[in-house]
Amino acid sequence: MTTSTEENYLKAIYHLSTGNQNSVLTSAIAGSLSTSSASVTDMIKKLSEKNMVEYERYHGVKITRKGEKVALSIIRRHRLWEVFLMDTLKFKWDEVHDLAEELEHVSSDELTKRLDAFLGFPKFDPHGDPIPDTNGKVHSNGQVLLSEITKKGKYILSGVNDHSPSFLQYLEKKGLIPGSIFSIVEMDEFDNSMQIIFSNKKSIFISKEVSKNLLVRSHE
Amino acid sequence: MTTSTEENYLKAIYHLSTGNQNSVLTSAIAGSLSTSSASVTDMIKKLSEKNMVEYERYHGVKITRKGEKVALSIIRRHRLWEVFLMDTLKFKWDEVHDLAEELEHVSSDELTKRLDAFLGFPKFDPHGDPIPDTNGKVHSNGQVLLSEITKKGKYILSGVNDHSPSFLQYLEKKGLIPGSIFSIVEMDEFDNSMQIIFSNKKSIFISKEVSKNLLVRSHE
DNA sequence: AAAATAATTTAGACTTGTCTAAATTATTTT
DNA sequence: AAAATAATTTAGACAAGTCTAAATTATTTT
Repeated sequence: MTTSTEENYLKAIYHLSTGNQNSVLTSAIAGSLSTSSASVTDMIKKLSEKNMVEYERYHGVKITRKGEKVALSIIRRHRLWEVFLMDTLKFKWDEVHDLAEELEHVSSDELTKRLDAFLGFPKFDPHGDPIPDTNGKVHSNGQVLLSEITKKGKYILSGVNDHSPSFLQYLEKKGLIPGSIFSIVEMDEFDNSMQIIFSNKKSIFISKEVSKNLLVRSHE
Repeated sequence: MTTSTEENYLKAIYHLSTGNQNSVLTSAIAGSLSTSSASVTDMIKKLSEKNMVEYERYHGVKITRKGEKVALSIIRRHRLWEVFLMDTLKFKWDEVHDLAEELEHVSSDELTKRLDAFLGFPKFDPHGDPIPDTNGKVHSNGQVLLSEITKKGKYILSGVNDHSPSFLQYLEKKGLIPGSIFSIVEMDEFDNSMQIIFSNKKSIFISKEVSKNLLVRSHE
């Protein structure tokens, strides 16, 4: 039905869509998938014929409900496999993404269903991201990018947007793991960096580059 | 390094090699993979360049030690996933083959290693076939094709050569599952069929078509 | 041992997904 | 609002893996 490549394009378009409801630009998809714009244009035409995206030449694409459902089912599989790899096989949180990237394309709804049951119907993956349900519903848990926050206060780290091992290893070294609770001490207007403090009084600086990849929820 | 397609060819060649140490013919590979002989010739050239097989035009191929190692590592993964699917996710024995066929190509030795440990280092898959170890050694357990047996006596079903759901369902209906113990009552010289009897006195007929797909070990 | 048949390989083409370079369309600058 | 720049698409090509039809080599029959 859909090839692995198509699935990867749909995932990328879906991720680039959330937040901004504008069209997703060819160059953004190319950047996200480390491929050329020409290749993206070709694939978009194909996805458009399958009614997975709405395409207007020179003006990017919008994912359709049909395409979104495919993307969400792949994301569901991806996150369930991540839970399996960490909880069951004891991988570290920076090792699971790449493996899940392969496992997510094994096409069997029955497998996904049984994996879900075996894992105890988890609602979040090891990075704190919500696992879409069978119907493609994401139980949004009020998470916001840390970079978008304007009010000082107490927050909990609920997810990340960059799943690369290097970023995750950096976070872990700084003491930031899913569930970490911290307060914002200071926000710098100039470079958008911020200083946060953990309950153990340890305090760290966070640059804009980092905070725009951290998802948080208000705590208390 | 090796593509999924190459891996499937190597698996097929390996399986066709065991038993007869002659060359494997193009048409046999084509039959086994449901593809054309022309495609097989093309792929064989490629595998030959990678030193995975020794190829002599018009005379078939022999798998090299290098190619065999790849095949065995894929077979190892396949059988470990089958154990996982049956033991952990409670799939039935006729449902696991096709899924394992996809999962086996997820390329991570670390994943295989951890899966093996999680499953408790199983030595046989749910169909009774031995799981090759990390070094590509198969712990041959003295299993022989039932069709090759000439002595009456007591045997245990240790594996199957046809993993299709229809064949497995047929066996199950007849009462033949891995570990089944039975005695050969009679062997017909004419059509090579045989009659076997279980410990519960139930007796069934087995045609040559079936017995050449059953692996057994002598019992007691 | 030549003729007939069967198996294998080659030739040429198709599909999917990719690329670079050139052409086209949008956007920004002045 | 025309010129410069940036983004996107088209054109043409390539690699992997596949196919059918034709040509070649082996094997079997008589």
